[in-house]
Amino acid sequence: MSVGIRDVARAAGVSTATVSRALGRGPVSEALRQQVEAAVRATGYRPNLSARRLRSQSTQTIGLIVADIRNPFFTAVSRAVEDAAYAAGMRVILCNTDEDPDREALYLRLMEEERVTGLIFAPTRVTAEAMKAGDLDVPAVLIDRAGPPGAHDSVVLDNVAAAAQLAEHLWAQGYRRIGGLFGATSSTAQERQAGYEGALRRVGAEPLARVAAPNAAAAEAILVEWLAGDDRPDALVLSNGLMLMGAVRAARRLGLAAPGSLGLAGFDNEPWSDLVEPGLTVIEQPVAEIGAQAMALLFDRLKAPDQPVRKVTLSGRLIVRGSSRRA
Amino acid sequence: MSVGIRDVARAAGVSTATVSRALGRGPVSEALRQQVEAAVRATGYRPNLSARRLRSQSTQTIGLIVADIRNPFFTAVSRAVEDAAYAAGMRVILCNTDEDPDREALYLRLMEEERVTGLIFAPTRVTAEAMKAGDLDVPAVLIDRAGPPGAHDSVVLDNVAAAAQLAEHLWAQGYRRIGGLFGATSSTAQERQAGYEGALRRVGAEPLARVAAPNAAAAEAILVEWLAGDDRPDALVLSNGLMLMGAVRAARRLGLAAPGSLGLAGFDNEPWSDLVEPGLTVIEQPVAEIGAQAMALLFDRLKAPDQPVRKVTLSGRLIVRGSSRRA
DNA sequence: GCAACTAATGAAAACGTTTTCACAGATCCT
DNA sequence: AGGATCTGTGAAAACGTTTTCATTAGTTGC
Repeated sequence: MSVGIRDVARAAGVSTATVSRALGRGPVSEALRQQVEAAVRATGYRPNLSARRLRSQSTQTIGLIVADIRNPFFTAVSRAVEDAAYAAGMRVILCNTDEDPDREALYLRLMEEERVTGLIFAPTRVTAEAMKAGDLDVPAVLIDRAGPPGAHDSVVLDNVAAAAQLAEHLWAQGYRRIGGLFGATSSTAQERQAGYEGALRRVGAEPLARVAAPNAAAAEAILVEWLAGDDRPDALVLSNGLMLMGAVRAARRLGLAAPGSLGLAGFDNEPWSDLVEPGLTVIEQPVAEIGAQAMALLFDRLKAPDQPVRKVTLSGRLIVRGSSRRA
Repeated sequence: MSVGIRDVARAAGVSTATVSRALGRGPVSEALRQQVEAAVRATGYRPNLSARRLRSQSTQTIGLIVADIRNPFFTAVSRAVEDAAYAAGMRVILCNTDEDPDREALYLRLMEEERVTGLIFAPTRVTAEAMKAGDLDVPAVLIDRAGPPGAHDSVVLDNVAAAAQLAEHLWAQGYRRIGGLFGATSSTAQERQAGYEGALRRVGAEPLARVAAPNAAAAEAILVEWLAGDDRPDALVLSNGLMLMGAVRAARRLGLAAPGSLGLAGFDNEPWSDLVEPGLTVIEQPVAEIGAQAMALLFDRLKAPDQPVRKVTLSGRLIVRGSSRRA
């Protein structure tokens, strides 16, 4: 049927061991290496990776578990992870959990069965809080959302500082009733809320925070109601790119699109953030860097499994555009 | 070390064959099945998927090869593919080619080595044209871009009709010098160009088509030059979402943002398409349907390998917004 | 010149499953 | 009642590699 290493060995007049060594990095004489390579070409041999993985006990595969690849933040991070993985001769298996802890548990088990070499995981708050050191029997790096300190390597944004920066910026623009809408499922959203509240208290303002599912539709629904009420804020901090989009929609539905009528500032700079009039003021996350750093941490951990747990905190960059300007 | 099926067998007091059957779908008495399940729980056994794949000669893995997961079209399609795959107990390996034929060849070989059960592939024009029936030894479905008729199953948009619809719409709005900018690497872009040119000729207008790399930066650069010249068009058809974004940028840079000063119509409806003032007129592709149909074709092909090649053509839907309105 | 090492190679074991094969016992048909 | 057919089970082979182990030939050191 399919051509295997035995066929190559026969064609080259050597043993299977020699073929294996010639294709990998064993000690093989130059002459035989040539013969083997010729035989490989002649037979059209393709190594069977399942067999290789079984025997070598190394899958060269990394698992990537995120909430939803359609969230532009995860899209960008995953691309960076994949680039790093393929550059290192590894493959990536991607799973979407939709922020559902049950699916997280399911996929974690699947990753164990895959015997993945390493895992990159953006857990919900529920799952993250339950995670202990040595919990997973796979080396793991948490991204975007860290668990309890010391449990796992992680790479996160300085969410407190970033959210504070947004709130302070809106305050400096002259807004005085600055509301905030934050995601319900991630530790990241909690940290952003804390940063927002701290900044407002520091300037003597009252925080007005609400919580919603971290998607555009939920944010829009809540905000349409909130912004129509008497206690409506004159500016908003949004906890991620999807919720910021929901806020823009809500503002337009209520006729609050004019600059200054509702200040908006949020997270995630996207290719279209400057095209939405009058431009969205956002914290830009270093998405490529997050993915690359996660892979770097993972590789370090594989090399030195017992080194102390590391947490890499990256800073966001405030990009001021028209949505936070005051009339 | 790690617990294997032998350990489970010993704990349950049965043979490994019985454990395998109890976990799969072999004929096992209810009593033994219970014992095995208890033993699995007691030992914390996780089947080794590499071993399973090797022995069963079935990887339950599908390969997904696209240009760039950050292109929102591919993001959405890939999510649909993954949902269908995991629902069927399969895994997905994703590869980004960046429209590079060399990387396409590399990843195709990789997929063969993985012994993927099936392949979903969006090839560049170069690669697609070179593909023959029986070329790949893996069942494959081409998406977005089809190869030579009869070579492989495929699911594509009716690009000719969709592009014609855009051109006709702009004509009906009163635009008379309707330009077009199309991608250079995909058969899809060629078909869209043909549809655009056909529609214009039908109404007696002269097509003004140009070609560029299918990304926002390249489109913007070309258009800034084109729109500044004497022969500038008064409306544009753009060949995909990224190029449409480039067109919006170019128009703004040249002060052509006012409604009616430059009509714009393109492909790919995205969550923010209505937020970019005055709203982008686009052909919406049924992205989820494309992914789901591709998986359906693939499963059918796996069940009946010798059935005739099928091509599923889906229709786009014109969404008219402000960008194509005339002053 | 001979022991001791080194390098290259092949035979065979090993990786952890599923599947084949054989067999024992139960059930069925005339 | 006696073969034929089914059902559940275990022993062992098989999947296609890599790796261990032994062996040979070649080199070095004294």
